[in-house]
Amino acid sequence: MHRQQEATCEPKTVETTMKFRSMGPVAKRRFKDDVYTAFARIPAAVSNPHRLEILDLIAQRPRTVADLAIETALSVANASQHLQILAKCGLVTVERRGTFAFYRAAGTNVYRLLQSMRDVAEQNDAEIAAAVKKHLGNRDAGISDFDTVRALMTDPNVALLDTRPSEEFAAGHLPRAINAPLETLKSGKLVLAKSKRYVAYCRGPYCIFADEAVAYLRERGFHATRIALSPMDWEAAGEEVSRVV
Amino acid sequence: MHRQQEATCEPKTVETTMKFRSMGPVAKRRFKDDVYTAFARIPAAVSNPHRLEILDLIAQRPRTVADLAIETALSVANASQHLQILAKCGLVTVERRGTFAFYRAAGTNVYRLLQSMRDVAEQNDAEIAAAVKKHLGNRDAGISDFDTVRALMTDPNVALLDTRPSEEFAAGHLPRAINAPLETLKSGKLVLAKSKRYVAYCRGPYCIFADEAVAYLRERGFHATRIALSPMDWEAAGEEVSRVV
DNA sequence: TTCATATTCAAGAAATATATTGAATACGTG
DNA sequence: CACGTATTCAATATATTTCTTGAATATGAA
Repeated sequence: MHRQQEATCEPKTVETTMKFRSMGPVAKRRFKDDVYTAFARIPAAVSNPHRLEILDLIAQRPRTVADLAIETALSVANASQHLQILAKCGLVTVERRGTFAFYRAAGTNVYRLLQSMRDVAEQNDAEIAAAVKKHLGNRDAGISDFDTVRALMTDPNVALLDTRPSEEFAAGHLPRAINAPLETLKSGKLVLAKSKRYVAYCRGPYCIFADEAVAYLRERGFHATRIALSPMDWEAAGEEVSRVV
Repeated sequence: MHRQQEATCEPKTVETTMKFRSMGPVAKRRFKDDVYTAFARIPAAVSNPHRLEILDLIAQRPRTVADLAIETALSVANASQHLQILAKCGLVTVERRGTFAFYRAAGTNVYRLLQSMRDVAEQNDAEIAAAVKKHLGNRDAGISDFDTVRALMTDPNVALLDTRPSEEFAAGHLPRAINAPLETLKSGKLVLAKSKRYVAYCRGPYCIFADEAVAYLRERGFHATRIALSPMDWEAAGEEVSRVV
Protein backbone atom coordinates (compact mmCIF):
# COMPACT_ATOMS: atom_id res chain seq x y z
CA MET A 1 0.00 0.00 0.00
CA HIS A 2 0.71 3.61 0.37
CA ARG A 3 2.33 5.32 -2.44
CA GLN A 4 3.27 8.67 -1.05
CA GLN A 5 1.00 11.51 -1.93
CA GLU A 6 1.46 15.25 -1.95
CA ALA A 7 1.35 16.77 1.49
CA THR A 8 -1.91 18.65 1.54
CA CYS A 9 -3.50 18.92 4.93
CA GLU A 10 -7.01 18.87 3.51
CA PRO A 11 -7.80 15.21 2.83
CA LYS A 12 -9.49 14.85 -0.51
CA THR A 13 -11.84 12.03 0.35
CA VAL A 14 -14.83 14.06 1.28
CA GLU A 15 -17.33 13.22 -1.42
CA THR A 16 -16.25 9.70 -2.21
CA THR A 17 -16.28 8.41 1.34
CA MET A 18 -19.69 10.05 1.67
CA LYS A 19 -21.19 7.20 -0.28
CA PHE A 20 -20.11 4.58 2.23
CA ARG A 21 -22.88 2.15 3.02
CA SER A 22 -22.39 -0.11 6.00
CA MET A 23 -22.19 -3.85 5.37
CA GLY A 24 -23.73 -6.68 7.28
CA PRO A 25 -21.50 -9.38 8.73
CA VAL A 26 -21.99 -11.67 5.72
CA ALA A 27 -21.09 -8.92 3.27
CA LYS A 28 -18.05 -8.06 5.37
CA ARG A 29 -16.82 -11.63 5.24
CA ARG A 30 -17.34 -11.81 1.50
CA PHE A 31 -15.49 -8.53 1.11
CA LYS A 32 -12.53 -9.77 3.14
CA ASP A 33 -12.43 -13.08 1.31
CA ASP A 34 -12.45 -11.30 -2.04
CA VAL A 35 -9.78 -8.79 -1.08
CA TYR A 36 -7.42 -11.30 0.50
CA THR A 37 -7.91 -13.72 -2.37
CA ALA A 38 -7.01 -10.95 -4.77
CA PHE A 39 -3.93 -9.91 -2.81
CA ALA A 40 -2.76 -13.49 -2.44
CA ARG A 41 -2.24 -13.60 -6.21
CA ILE A 42 1.00 -11.70 -5.82
CA PRO A 43 2.74 -13.94 -3.27
CA ALA A 44 1.34 -16.98 -5.09
CA ALA A 45 3.06 -15.82 -8.26
CA VAL A 46 6.43 -15.58 -6.52
CA SER A 47 6.02 -18.65 -4.33
CA ASN A 48 7.58 -20.95 -6.91
CA PRO A 49 11.38 -21.40 -6.96
CA HIS A 50 11.57 -21.28 -10.75
CA ARG A 51 9.51 -18.12 -10.96
CA LEU A 52 11.72 -16.54 -8.32
CA GLU A 53 14.79 -17.39 -10.35
CA ILE A 54 13.14 -16.08 -13.51
CA LEU A 55 12.26 -12.81 -11.77
CA ASP A 56 15.81 -12.43 -10.50
CA LEU A 57 17.12 -12.94 -14.01
CA ILE A 58 14.80 -10.54 -15.80
CA ALA A 59 15.34 -7.99 -13.07
CA GLN A 60 18.89 -7.78 -14.43
CA ARG A 61 17.83 -7.30 -18.04
CA PRO A 62 14.95 -8.22 -20.38
CA ARG A 63 15.14 -11.76 -21.69
CA THR A 64 13.37 -13.98 -24.18
CA VAL A 65 11.58 -17.18 -23.24
CA ALA A 66 14.29 -19.35 -24.78
CA ASP A 67 17.00 -17.43 -22.94
CA LEU A 68 15.27 -17.98 -19.65
CA ALA A 69 14.59 -21.63 -20.39
CA ILE A 70 18.31 -22.22 -20.90
CA GLU A 71 19.44 -20.23 -17.87
CA THR A 72 16.95 -21.88 -15.56
CA ALA A 73 17.20 -25.39 -17.00
CA LEU A 74 13.47 -25.47 -17.72
CA SER A 75 11.71 -26.59 -20.88
CA VAL A 76 10.63 -23.73 -23.12
CA ALA A 77 6.95 -24.54 -22.67
CA ASN A 78 7.34 -24.64 -18.93
CA ALA A 79 9.25 -21.36 -18.83
CA SER A 80 6.55 -19.80 -20.98
CA GLN A 81 3.85 -20.95 -18.61
CA HIS A 82 5.69 -19.56 -15.60
CA LEU A 83 6.13 -16.25 -17.39
CA GLN A 84 2.44 -16.10 -18.13
CA ILE A 85 1.64 -16.58 -14.47
CA LEU A 86 3.97 -13.70 -13.62
CA ALA A 87 2.48 -11.57 -16.39
CA LYS A 88 -1.09 -12.28 -15.33
CA CYS A 89 -0.62 -10.41 -12.08
CA GLY A 90 1.52 -7.68 -13.51
CA LEU A 91 4.93 -8.67 -12.18
CA VAL A 92 6.44 -8.83 -15.65
CA THR A 93 5.61 -7.21 -18.96
CA VAL A 94 6.07 -8.54 -22.49
CA GLU A 95 7.24 -6.76 -25.55
CA ARG A 96 6.91 -8.74 -28.77
CA ARG A 97 9.39 -8.19 -31.54
CA GLY A 98 8.90 -10.52 -34.44
CA THR A 99 8.67 -14.02 -33.07
CA PHE A 100 10.49 -13.04 -29.91
CA ALA A 101 8.87 -12.15 -26.61
CA PHE A 102 11.02 -9.97 -24.41
CA TYR A 103 10.00 -10.24 -20.79
CA ARG A 104 11.04 -7.65 -18.26
CA ALA A 105 10.34 -6.86 -14.63
CA ALA A 106 7.34 -4.56 -14.40
CA GLY A 107 8.95 -1.92 -12.18
CA THR A 108 11.25 -1.22 -9.29
CA ASN A 109 8.48 -2.09 -6.86
CA VAL A 110 8.77 -5.69 -8.05
CA TYR A 111 12.42 -5.69 -7.09
CA ARG A 112 11.58 -4.09 -3.77
CA LEU A 113 9.16 -6.93 -3.14
CA LEU A 114 11.95 -9.43 -3.82
CA GLN A 115 14.19 -7.48 -1.45
CA SER A 116 11.74 -7.52 1.40
CA MET A 117 11.10 -11.23 0.89
CA ARG A 118 14.83 -11.85 1.12
CA ASP A 119 15.05 -9.63 4.15
CA VAL A 120 12.37 -11.60 5.97
CA ALA A 121 13.81 -14.89 4.78
CA GLU A 122 17.28 -14.09 6.08
CA GLN A 123 16.19 -12.67 9.39
CA ASN A 124 13.36 -15.01 10.28
CA ASP A 125 13.89 -18.36 8.61
CA ALA A 126 16.89 -20.37 9.76
CA GLU A 127 16.41 -22.91 7.00
CA ILE A 128 17.38 -20.37 4.39
CA ALA A 129 20.70 -19.52 5.98
CA ALA A 130 21.30 -23.27 6.19
CA ALA A 131 20.65 -23.74 2.48
CA VAL A 132 23.12 -21.02 1.60
CA LYS A 133 25.73 -22.24 4.06
CA LYS A 134 25.49 -25.76 2.69
CA HIS A 135 26.83 -24.58 -0.64
CA LEU A 136 28.90 -21.52 0.15
CA GLY A 137 30.13 -22.23 3.68
CA ASN A 138 30.45 -19.20 5.90
CA ARG A 139 31.18 -16.83 3.06
CA ASP A 140 30.09 -13.27 3.70
CA ALA A 141 28.28 -11.64 0.80
CA GLY A 142 29.95 -8.36 1.77
CA ILE A 143 28.60 -4.96 2.59
CA SER A 144 25.40 -3.62 1.13
CA ASP A 145 25.51 -0.20 2.72
CA PHE A 146 24.85 2.66 0.32
CA ASP A 147 27.16 5.22 1.89
CA THR A 148 30.04 2.78 1.89
CA VAL A 149 29.47 1.96 -1.75
CA ARG A 150 29.29 5.66 -2.57
CA ALA A 151 32.65 6.11 -0.88
CA LEU A 152 34.12 3.20 -2.83
CA MET A 153 32.84 4.65 -6.09
CA THR A 154 34.76 7.89 -5.64
CA ASP A 155 37.93 6.43 -4.10
CA PRO A 156 40.68 6.67 -6.75
CA ASN A 157 42.44 3.64 -5.25
CA VAL A 158 39.38 1.48 -5.75
CA ALA A 159 38.17 -0.10 -8.98
CA LEU A 160 34.55 -1.27 -8.94
CA LEU A 161 34.14 -4.45 -10.97
CA ASP A 162 30.78 -5.48 -12.39
CA THR A 163 31.26 -9.22 -12.83
CA ARG A 164 27.97 -9.87 -14.62
CA PRO A 165 27.65 -10.68 -18.33
CA SER A 166 28.05 -7.67 -20.58
CA GLU A 167 24.36 -7.59 -21.54
CA GLU A 168 23.41 -7.08 -17.92
CA PHE A 169 26.14 -4.50 -17.46
CA ALA A 170 24.78 -2.66 -20.47
CA ALA A 171 21.25 -2.68 -19.09
CA GLY A 172 22.34 -0.90 -15.92
CA HIS A 173 25.42 -0.80 -13.69
CA LEU A 174 26.79 1.11 -10.73
CA PRO A 175 28.30 4.45 -11.75
CA ARG A 176 32.02 4.18 -12.56
CA ALA A 177 31.98 0.37 -12.52
CA ILE A 178 34.01 -1.58 -15.06
CA ASN A 179 32.50 -4.63 -16.71
CA ALA A 180 34.69 -7.56 -15.70
CA PRO A 181 33.07 -10.97 -16.00
CA LEU A 182 35.36 -13.90 -15.26
CA GLU A 183 35.95 -14.55 -18.97
CA THR A 184 37.15 -11.01 -19.50
CA LEU A 185 39.47 -11.24 -16.51
CA LYS A 186 40.90 -14.51 -17.79
CA SER A 187 41.40 -13.06 -21.24
CA GLY A 188 43.93 -10.65 -19.82
CA LYS A 189 42.43 -7.75 -21.72
CA LEU A 190 42.01 -5.69 -18.58
CA VAL A 191 45.10 -3.98 -17.20
CA LEU A 192 45.22 -4.63 -13.47
CA ALA A 193 47.46 -3.08 -10.82
CA LYS A 194 48.64 -4.57 -7.52
CA SER A 195 48.29 -1.15 -5.96
CA LYS A 196 44.54 -0.97 -6.65
CA ARG A 197 41.79 -2.34 -4.46
CA TYR A 198 39.30 -4.28 -6.58
CA VAL A 199 35.74 -4.41 -5.32
CA ALA A 200 33.50 -6.82 -7.19
CA TYR A 201 29.73 -7.03 -7.31
CA CYS A 202 27.22 -9.05 -9.31
CA ARG A 203 23.48 -9.79 -9.18
CA GLY A 204 23.24 -9.77 -5.42
CA PRO A 205 24.27 -11.61 -2.28
CA TYR A 206 23.50 -15.10 -3.60
CA CYS A 207 25.19 -14.72 -6.94
CA ILE A 208 28.67 -16.19 -7.17
CA PHE A 209 30.02 -14.21 -10.13
CA ALA A 210 31.73 -11.80 -7.75
CA ASP A 211 33.10 -14.65 -5.65
CA GLU A 212 34.62 -16.25 -8.71
CA ALA A 213 36.21 -12.98 -9.79
CA VAL A 214 37.57 -12.28 -6.30
CA ALA A 215 39.03 -15.78 -6.02
CA TYR A 216 40.65 -15.44 -9.44
CA LEU A 217 42.17 -12.06 -8.62
CA ARG A 218 43.44 -13.12 -5.21
CA GLU A 219 45.12 -16.18 -6.63
CA ARG A 220 47.09 -13.76 -8.77
CA GLY A 221 48.08 -11.53 -5.88
CA PHE A 222 45.59 -8.70 -6.37
CA HIS A 223 43.66 -7.07 -3.56
CA ALA A 224 40.05 -8.01 -4.18
CA THR A 225 36.85 -8.11 -2.13
CA ARG A 226 33.17 -8.46 -2.92
CA ILE A 227 30.13 -6.44 -1.94
CA ALA A 228 26.54 -7.65 -1.81
CA LEU A 229 24.92 -4.61 -3.39
CA SER A 230 23.62 -4.97 -6.92
CA PRO A 231 22.66 -2.28 -9.44
CA MET A 232 19.03 -3.27 -8.83
CA ASP A 233 19.36 -2.48 -5.12
CA TRP A 234 20.97 0.79 -6.10
CA GLU A 235 18.16 1.66 -8.49
CA ALA A 236 15.40 0.47 -6.15
CA ALA A 237 16.74 2.91 -3.56
CA GLY A 238 16.20 5.74 -6.01
CA GLU A 239 19.80 6.11 -7.14
CA GLU A 240 20.81 6.46 -10.77
CA VAL A 241 22.39 3.55 -12.59
CA SER A 242 24.56 4.00 -15.66
CA ARG A 243 23.56 2.42 -18.95
CA VAL A 244 25.45 1.63 -22.11
CA VAL A 245 23.83 3.52 -24.96
CA MET B 1 18.65 -8.98 1.58
CA HIS B 2 20.65 -6.09 2.71
CA ARG B 3 20.30 -5.09 6.21
CA GLN B 4 22.30 -1.91 6.46
CA GLN B 5 25.73 -2.26 7.99
CA GLU B 6 28.07 0.21 9.57
CA ALA B 7 29.86 2.34 7.05
CA THR B 8 33.41 1.08 7.21
CA CYS B 9 35.28 1.40 3.99
CA GLU B 10 37.35 -1.68 4.62
CA PRO B 11 35.15 -4.62 3.67
CA LYS B 12 35.38 -7.37 6.25
CA THR B 13 35.13 -10.32 3.94
CA VAL B 14 38.78 -10.93 3.34
CA GLU B 15 39.41 -14.29 4.95
CA THR B 16 36.03 -15.88 4.49
CA THR B 17 35.74 -15.25 0.78
CA MET B 18 39.28 -16.64 0.50
CA LYS B 19 37.87 -20.13 0.90
CA PHE B 20 35.66 -19.85 -2.19
CA ARG B 21 35.90 -22.92 -4.35
CA SER B 22 34.47 -22.69 -7.83
CA MET B 23 31.53 -24.93 -8.69
CA GLY B 24 30.86 -26.95 -11.79
CA PRO B 25 27.69 -26.31 -13.78
CA VAL B 26 25.84 -29.16 -12.05
CA ALA B 27 26.76 -27.89 -8.59
CA LYS B 28 25.72 -24.39 -9.62
CA ARG B 29 22.30 -25.60 -10.67
CA ARG B 30 21.87 -27.56 -7.45
CA PHE B 31 22.88 -24.48 -5.49
CA LYS B 32 20.38 -22.26 -7.27
CA ASP B 33 17.61 -24.82 -6.91
CA ASP B 34 18.31 -25.12 -3.18
CA VAL B 35 18.49 -21.38 -2.59
CA TYR B 36 15.39 -20.48 -4.58
CA THR B 37 13.45 -23.35 -3.02
CA ALA B 38 14.43 -22.07 0.40
CA PHE B 39 13.46 -18.48 -0.41
CA ALA B 40 10.16 -19.55 -1.94
CA ARG B 41 9.07 -20.71 1.52
CA ILE B 42 8.33 -17.12 2.49
CA PRO B 43 6.00 -16.17 -0.39
CA ALA B 44 4.43 -19.62 -0.16
CA ALA B 45 3.56 -18.93 3.46
CA VAL B 46 1.80 -15.69 2.58
CA SER B 47 0.24 -16.89 -0.67
CA ASN B 48 -2.92 -18.07 1.04
CA PRO B 49 -5.80 -15.63 1.57
CA HIS B 50 -6.54 -16.90 5.07
CA ARG B 51 -2.93 -16.65 6.14
CA LEU B 52 -2.78 -13.12 4.77
CA GLU B 53 -5.82 -12.18 6.82
CA ILE B 54 -4.34 -13.86 9.90
CA LEU B 55 -1.10 -11.94 9.45
CA ASP B 56 -2.96 -8.67 9.07
CA LEU B 57 -4.84 -9.40 12.29
CA ILE B 58 -1.89 -10.39 14.43
CA ALA B 59 0.09 -7.47 13.06
CA GLN B 60 -2.38 -5.32 15.00
CA ARG B 61 -1.99 -7.23 18.26
CA PRO B 62 -1.15 -10.74 19.50
CA ARG B 63 -4.07 -13.16 19.33
CA THR B 64 -4.93 -16.68 20.38
CA VAL B 65 -5.84 -19.43 17.95
CA ALA B 66 -9.49 -19.35 18.96
CA ASP B 67 -9.62 -15.57 18.55
CA LEU B 68 -8.23 -15.84 15.06
CA ALA B 69 -10.54 -18.71 14.17
CA ILE B 70 -13.55 -16.58 15.07
CA GLU B 71 -12.33 -13.43 13.32
CA THR B 72 -11.43 -15.26 10.14
CA ALA B 73 -14.38 -17.67 10.12
CA LEU B 74 -12.07 -20.68 10.03
CA SER B 75 -12.25 -23.84 12.11
CA VAL B 76 -9.87 -23.83 15.05
CA ALA B 77 -7.91 -26.78 13.68
CA ASN B 78 -7.56 -25.07 10.35
CA ALA B 79 -6.47 -21.79 11.89
CA SER B 80 -3.93 -23.67 13.98
CA GLN B 81 -2.51 -25.34 10.89
CA HIS B 82 -2.21 -22.03 9.08
CA LEU B 83 -0.45 -20.53 12.08
CA GLN B 84 2.00 -23.38 12.15
CA ILE B 85 2.85 -22.79 8.51
CA LEU B 86 3.51 -19.14 9.30
CA ALA B 87 5.54 -20.08 12.36
CA LYS B 88 7.63 -22.63 10.48
CA CYS B 89 9.23 -19.96 8.37
CA GLY B 90 9.50 -17.41 11.12
CA LEU B 91 6.73 -15.01 10.14
CA VAL B 92 4.98 -15.35 13.48
CA THR B 93 6.10 -16.33 16.96
CA VAL B 94 4.20 -18.14 19.69
CA GLU B 95 4.12 -17.49 23.39
CA ARG B 96 2.33 -20.12 25.43
CA ARG B 97 0.54 -19.12 28.60
CA GLY B 98 -1.36 -21.92 30.20
CA THR B 99 -3.45 -23.57 27.52
CA PHE B 100 -3.36 -20.45 25.40
CA ALA B 101 -1.02 -19.83 22.50
CA PHE B 102 -0.49 -16.16 21.75
CA TYR B 103 0.66 -15.63 18.21
CA ARG B 104 2.27 -12.39 17.13
CA ALA B 105 3.98 -11.04 14.02
CA ALA B 106 7.68 -11.79 14.17
CA GLY B 107 8.89 -8.24 13.49
CA THR B 108 8.39 -5.06 11.56
CA ASN B 109 10.05 -6.61 8.53
CA VAL B 110 7.05 -8.93 8.25
CA TYR B 111 4.77 -5.92 8.03
CA ARG B 112 7.07 -4.30 5.51
CA LEU B 113 6.76 -7.44 3.40
CA LEU B 114 2.98 -7.13 3.54
CA GLN B 115 3.31 -3.48 2.57
CA SER B 116 5.41 -4.15 -0.49
CA MET B 117 3.09 -6.94 -1.58
CA ARG B 118 0.19 -4.52 -1.36
CA ASP B 119 2.16 -1.90 -3.19
CA VAL B 120 2.86 -4.26 -6.09
CA ALA B 121 -0.68 -5.58 -6.03
CA GLU B 122 -2.20 -2.12 -6.27
CA GLN B 123 0.13 -0.79 -8.91
CA ASN B 124 0.51 -3.83 -11.13
CA ASP B 125 -2.54 -6.03 -10.83
CA ALA B 126 -5.80 -4.56 -12.12
CA GLU B 127 -7.80 -7.44 -10.69
CA ILE B 128 -7.09 -6.28 -7.16
CA ALA B 129 -8.42 -2.79 -7.69
CA ALA B 130 -11.48 -4.44 -9.23
CA ALA B 131 -12.04 -6.62 -6.18
CA VAL B 132 -11.91 -3.61 -3.88
CA LYS B 133 -14.09 -1.49 -6.12
CA LYS B 134 -16.71 -4.22 -6.30
CA HIS B 135 -17.36 -3.86 -2.59
CA LEU B 136 -16.41 -0.30 -1.73
CA GLY B 137 -17.10 1.54 -4.98
CA ASN B 138 -14.76 4.38 -5.74
CA ARG B 139 -14.04 5.16 -2.10
CA ASP B 140 -10.63 6.67 -1.50
CA ALA B 141 -8.76 5.17 1.43
CA GLY B 142 -7.33 8.64 2.10
CA ILE B 143 -3.83 9.93 2.45
CA SER B 144 -0.98 7.82 3.74
CA ASP B 145 1.68 10.49 3.66
CA PHE B 146 3.75 10.73 6.81
CA ASP B 147 4.33 14.47 6.80
CA THR B 148 0.64 15.15 6.37
CA VAL B 149 -0.21 12.85 9.24
CA ARG B 150 2.43 14.52 11.38
CA ALA B 151 0.80 17.86 10.63
CA LEU B 152 -2.64 16.50 11.54
CA MET B 153 -1.31 15.14 14.82
CA THR B 154 -0.19 18.56 16.02
CA ASP B 155 -3.09 20.59 14.63
CA PRO B 156 -5.24 21.68 17.59
CA ASN B 157 -8.35 21.79 15.40
CA VAL B 158 -7.94 18.14 14.45
CA ALA B 159 -8.82 15.09 16.54
CA LEU B 160 -7.23 11.84 15.39
CA LEU B 161 -9.60 8.92 15.90
CA ASP B 162 -8.34 5.36 16.18
CA THR B 163 -11.42 3.38 15.20
CA ARG B 164 -10.02 -0.07 15.98
CA PRO B 165 -11.05 -2.21 18.98
CA SER B 166 -9.54 -1.06 22.26
CA GLU B 167 -7.18 -4.05 22.50
CA GLU B 168 -5.53 -3.02 19.24
CA PHE B 169 -5.44 0.60 20.31
CA ALA B 170 -3.73 -0.50 23.52
CA ALA B 171 -1.13 -2.51 21.60
CA GLY B 172 -0.02 0.55 19.65
CA HIS B 173 -1.60 3.67 18.22
CA LEU B 174 -0.63 6.91 16.55
CA PRO B 175 0.58 9.54 19.03
CA ARG B 176 -2.26 11.73 20.34
CA ALA B 177 -4.95 9.53 18.80
CA ILE B 178 -8.17 8.89 20.71
CA ASN B 179 -9.65 5.41 20.71
CA ALA B 180 -13.04 5.68 19.07
CA PRO B 181 -14.46 2.43 17.72
CA LEU B 182 -17.98 2.70 16.32
CA GLU B 183 -19.52 1.30 19.51
CA THR B 184 -17.84 3.98 21.59
CA LEU B 185 -19.04 6.68 19.22
CA LYS B 186 -22.59 5.34 19.36
CA SER B 187 -22.49 5.17 23.14
CA GLY B 188 -22.19 8.95 23.24
CA LYS B 189 -19.44 8.79 25.85
CA LEU B 190 -17.11 10.89 23.72
CA VAL B 191 -17.74 14.62 23.70
CA LEU B 192 -17.61 15.80 20.10
CA ALA B 193 -17.52 19.34 18.72
CA LYS B 194 -18.81 20.61 15.37
CA SER B 195 -15.85 22.95 15.23
CA LYS B 196 -13.33 20.09 15.24
CA ARG B 197 -12.07 18.18 12.23
CA TYR B 198 -12.17 14.45 12.94
CA VAL B 199 -9.65 12.30 11.11
CA ALA B 200 -10.19 8.57 11.45
CA TYR B 201 -7.83 5.69 10.81
CA CYS B 202 -7.96 1.95 11.37
CA ARG B 203 -5.97 -1.11 10.30
CA GLY B 204 -5.12 0.18 6.86
CA PRO B 205 -6.59 1.11 3.50
CA TYR B 206 -8.81 -1.98 3.19
CA CYS B 207 -10.26 -1.85 6.66
CA ILE B 208 -13.69 -0.27 6.92
CA PHE B 209 -13.71 0.68 10.61
CA ALA B 210 -12.69 4.22 9.71
CA ASP B 211 -15.30 4.39 6.93
CA GLU B 212 -18.02 3.38 9.35
CA ALA B 213 -16.92 5.97 11.88
CA VAL B 214 -16.70 8.71 9.25
CA ALA B 215 -20.16 7.86 7.90
CA TYR B 216 -21.61 7.88 11.41
CA LEU B 217 -20.04 11.24 12.26
CA ARG B 218 -21.07 12.89 9.00
CA GLU B 219 -24.65 11.78 9.40
CA ARG B 220 -24.62 13.73 12.62
CA GLY B 221 -23.15 16.84 11.05
CA PHE B 222 -19.54 16.52 12.15
CA HIS B 223 -16.57 17.16 9.90
CA ALA B 224 -14.91 13.78 9.44
CA THR B 225 -12.48 12.21 6.97
CA ARG B 226 -10.40 9.08 6.90
CA ILE B 227 -6.73 8.43 6.26
CA ALA B 228 -5.17 5.19 5.03
CA LEU B 229 -2.19 5.15 7.34
CA SER B 230 -2.20 2.63 10.16
CA PRO B 231 -0.06 2.51 13.31
CA MET B 232 1.77 -0.42 11.71
CA ASP B 233 2.76 1.70 8.75
CA TRP B 234 3.88 4.36 11.18
CA GLU B 235 5.96 1.91 13.18
CA ALA B 236 7.37 0.15 10.11
CA ALA B 237 8.68 3.53 8.96
CA GLY B 238 10.67 3.81 12.16
CA GLU B 239 8.31 6.18 13.98
CA GLU B 240 7.23 5.68 17.57
CA VAL B 241 3.74 4.44 18.37
CA SER B 242 2.07 5.05 21.73
CA ARG B 243 1.02 2.15 23.89
CA VAL B 244 -1.36 1.81 26.78
CA VAL B 245 0.59 0.64 29.81
C1' DT C 1 -8.84 -37.33 39.98
C1' DT C 2 -12.20 -35.70 36.84
C1' DC C 3 -13.75 -32.26 33.86
C1' DA C 4 -13.72 -28.40 30.62
C1' DT C 5 -11.05 -25.82 27.53
C1' DA C 6 -7.26 -24.55 24.14
C1' DT C 7 -4.58 -26.34 21.03
C1' DT C 8 -2.42 -29.70 18.16
C1' DC C 9 -2.10 -33.98 15.59
C1' DA C 10 -3.16 -37.35 11.91
C1' DA C 11 -5.60 -39.24 8.06
C1' DG C 12 -8.21 -38.72 4.09
C1' DA C 13 -10.90 -36.29 0.34
C1' DA C 14 -11.02 -32.44 -2.68
C1' DA C 15 -8.95 -28.72 -4.97
C1' DT C 16 -4.97 -26.64 -6.98
C1' DA C 17 -0.28 -26.31 -8.92
C1' DT C 18 3.30 -28.17 -11.75
C1' DA C 19 5.91 -30.55 -15.51
C1' DT C 20 5.59 -33.05 -19.70
C1' DT C 21 4.18 -33.91 -24.14
C1' DG C 22 2.89 -32.94 -28.68
C1' DA C 23 0.36 -29.89 -31.42
C1' DA C 24 -0.87 -25.19 -32.86
C1' DT C 25 0.13 -20.43 -33.93
C1' DA C 26 2.62 -16.65 -35.74
C1' DC C 27 6.34 -14.36 -37.74
C1' DG C 28 10.38 -13.65 -40.89
C1' DT C 29 13.09 -15.42 -44.67
C1' DG C 30 14.23 -17.44 -48.92
C1' DC D 1 4.37 -19.97 -50.91
C1' DA D 2 7.01 -23.30 -47.91
C1' DC D 3 10.19 -23.57 -44.21
C1' DG D 4 12.47 -22.80 -39.76
C1' DT D 5 12.11 -20.73 -35.41
C1' DA D 6 9.99 -18.67 -31.10
C1' DT D 7 6.35 -19.02 -28.52
C1' DT D 8 1.97 -20.53 -26.85
C1' DC D 9 -1.77 -23.79 -26.20
C1' DA D 10 -4.12 -27.96 -24.46
C1' DA D 11 -4.36 -32.29 -22.27
C1' DT D 12 -2.63 -35.32 -18.96
C1' DA D 13 -0.21 -37.36 -15.05
C1' DT D 14 1.86 -36.14 -10.78
C1' DA D 15 2.65 -33.63 -6.72
C1' DT D 16 1.27 -30.36 -3.40
C1' DT D 17 -2.00 -27.67 -0.73
C1' DT D 18 -6.06 -27.17 1.72
C1' DC D 19 -10.06 -28.32 4.55
C1' DT D 20 -12.53 -31.52 7.35
C1' DT D 21 -13.04 -34.81 10.75
C1' DG D 22 -12.24 -36.94 14.96
C1' DA D 23 -8.92 -38.05 18.18
C1' DA D 24 -4.99 -36.80 21.16
C1' DT D 25 -2.50 -33.78 24.28
C1' DA D 26 -1.92 -30.49 27.80
C1' DT D 27 -3.25 -27.25 31.20
C1' DG D 28 -6.01 -25.32 34.96
C1' DA D 29 -9.93 -25.71 37.93
C1' DA D 30 -13.29 -28.19 40.72
